[in-house]
Amino acid sequence: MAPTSGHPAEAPASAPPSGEADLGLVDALAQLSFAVQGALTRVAAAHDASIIQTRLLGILRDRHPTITELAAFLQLDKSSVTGLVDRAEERGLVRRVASAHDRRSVQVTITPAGQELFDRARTDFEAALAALVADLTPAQRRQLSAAASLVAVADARLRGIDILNWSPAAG
Amino acid sequence: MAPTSGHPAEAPASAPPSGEADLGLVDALAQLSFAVQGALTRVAAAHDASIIQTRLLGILRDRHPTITELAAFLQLDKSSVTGLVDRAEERGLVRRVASAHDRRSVQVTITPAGQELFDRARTDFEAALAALVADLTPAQRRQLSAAASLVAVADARLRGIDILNWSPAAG
DNA sequence: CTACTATAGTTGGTGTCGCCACCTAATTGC
DNA sequence: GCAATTAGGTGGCGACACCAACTATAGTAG
Repeated sequence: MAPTSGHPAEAPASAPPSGEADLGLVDALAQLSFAVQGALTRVAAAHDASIIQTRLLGILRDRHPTITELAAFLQLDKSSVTGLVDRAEERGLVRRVASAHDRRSVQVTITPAGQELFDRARTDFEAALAALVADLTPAQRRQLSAAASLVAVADARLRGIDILNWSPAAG
Repeated sequence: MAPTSGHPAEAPASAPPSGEADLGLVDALAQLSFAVQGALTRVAAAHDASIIQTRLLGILRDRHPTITELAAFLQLDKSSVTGLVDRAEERGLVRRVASAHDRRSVQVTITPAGQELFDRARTDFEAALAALVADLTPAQRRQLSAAASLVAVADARLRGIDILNWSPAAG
């Protein structure tokens, strides 16, 4: 179930006799995140990639951040990003470009092959997540999307990043 | 951003001029899942555990599934669960109990130490996730919880598991 | 009762991912 | 200039995940 129990007890104050059962915010969010991550993992694997690799490609689609910027955004150690980019570069998905202003720095860019992989995978991501929310009403889907967006934007902001207008390398 | 782009373009048909911006369902869900997983990872790490270890403990809180059942629920290979349980057992968090009916089979149970670790961690999970959704209105939180629950329950059902009444070992 | 088949779990090998501690090269700040 | 900082990479480690193969039970056919 979760890093949280998963059973209905203890969290929700009111337990509907049947039908709509709410797991409580903590379990619901945890379970949802596992479900989404599972879907993303499966889809990525079907394209011979990992979830973190495709995430990297998605970031690079319209940005060319440095290793440090990537580490900040992904919440990873710089050395983890080095390895991540190493493996992606070996597969020809991304490239390291020397920075013009700072000779220590590197800008990571996506290659056409990386673009293609990401585009193919994204189609399947859409299908997989659409299947996940198939039981929701259109209104619920809109609410979910809106709420999730708010949370994501706020979370990114906490880490000092404006998710909606993110151009670390451009700035 | 995501295994999805993360920029506002291309997905949402209508882009609000400012304020509330929706990332689109795919990006929103993906970003949300990363945010939640990140929070869970940090909290678990603060308790010297991993997200998957605490998830295991949460499952075992009121169940005593076999390795195969755990593998089905966690969507992992059986051998992955063997390793997971091995490490947890070495730390005294869980125990393997021989099954009464099937001498091949093992039932995994949580120890008092595992219980305590989970309970301590759960308090922090709640705080971390509460912080994540702090920007939402109470109504939005209720909607998010309800929608996430629906998705989680439906997803579990797809894998043949009733998340709300799960007793694999009992059945 | 004996084979054949299927199932439960483990083992061994491999690869990815994440961390930390440490290192070099370049850049900044006095 | 020269110390302190910063960008990135190395090396070593452990946790996780997979697969293929194996052991031991269990079930099923004859």
